[in-house]
Amino acid sequence: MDTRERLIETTRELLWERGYVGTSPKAIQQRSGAGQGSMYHHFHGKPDLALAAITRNADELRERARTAFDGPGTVTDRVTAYLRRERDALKGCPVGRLTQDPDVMADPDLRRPIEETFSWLTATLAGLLAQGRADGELDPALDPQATAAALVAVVQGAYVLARAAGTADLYAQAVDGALALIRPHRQKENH
Amino acid sequence: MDTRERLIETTRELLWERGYVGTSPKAIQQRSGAGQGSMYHHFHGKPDLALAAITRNADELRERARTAFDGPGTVTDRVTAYLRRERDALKGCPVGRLTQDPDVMADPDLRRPIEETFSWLTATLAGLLAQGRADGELDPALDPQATAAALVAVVQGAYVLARAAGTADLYAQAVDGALALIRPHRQKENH
DNA sequence: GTCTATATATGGATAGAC
DNA sequence: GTCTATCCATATATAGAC
Repeated sequence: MDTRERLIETTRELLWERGYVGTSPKAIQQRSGAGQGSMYHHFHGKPDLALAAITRNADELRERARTAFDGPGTVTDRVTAYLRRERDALKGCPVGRLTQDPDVMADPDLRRPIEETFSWLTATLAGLLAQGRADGELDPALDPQATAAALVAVVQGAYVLARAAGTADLYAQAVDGALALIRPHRQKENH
Repeated sequence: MDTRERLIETTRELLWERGYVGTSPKAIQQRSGAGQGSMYHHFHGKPDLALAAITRNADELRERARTAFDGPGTVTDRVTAYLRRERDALKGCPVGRLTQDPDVMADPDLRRPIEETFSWLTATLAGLLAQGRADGELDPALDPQATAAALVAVVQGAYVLARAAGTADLYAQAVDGALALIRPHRQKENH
């Protein structure tokens, strides 16, 4: 891996662990093993490097979500796969955590990938839920857009609960609680 | 309001807006109008002052949640009141946002109020849901603890969606999506 | 209690040699 | 492409006068 690549990967990690405000150029240089001069040769400065790292984090999140959404099984199966996907619950979401970062939100360039990620995510999930409803698998009264927003929110919030409690169990609990609510309620159906 | 009080209130605001890592003693002094010497007279340093501010944020959150939970109406009404309570969705949760702050999570004293707030919140909400289930108002199959975790997570995640999108509408959408899922499904009941 | 002076380290970057 | 030197502002205090 060349220096430029190492700088991006290191910045991805540090943004995930400490956010943008909490990540200094010096910390990036030390962890990546790149010198001061190298960093400023490859990137114009902290925002420029951060943009590369954020974009990559966003792309990867999208790719992994797509894998779950396009997986096998019913709509419920695929939504379940997405919510239960292997996650490092205590580390939080590398994209979602940046919404708390004042300097990221204040910079339109840095902010754009975050905004696009969540709008793509809810829209895609809404499409999937609409399909499940059309197939008769899900409650006909279910609002795909609002439910998708609720499910994406549950994932983001589940990270918060897990971090607050210091255990990944809370992530699983919140997600399972949500899944139980959308799963077909067999005991209530008329048969 | 005396100087000490102004320091705490100003720190509350800044922690909410910029987090712990993003808040400097100098910024606190300038916004509160207190001098360097005053701040270090009243508090031992940034962590000490932050602890006072975080504790107060946590106490206030708890108080407001209690008001909604103890309000009038059915369990569903009270949960709805809690989720829809007047909130500045774009500012986020003053307590939840601190879970993203590495220096807060690394300090057991600063972290404790966050942890206690969320454990109290989910436990209290779980109690309320259990009561609704016992009263026959909610689905008997509903798991109070997991559902409570899911609902608290929805609130935290709804802030993330709202901030990512730049509009409070997303908060309302996520919360409404969740409420629709727990509300009694009349069209499915056998009458 | 509040003010000013002072101190060390870090943040974030530029300049120019190699 | 990488390294070292240098730069100014800020972060986070402590000391001591008033």
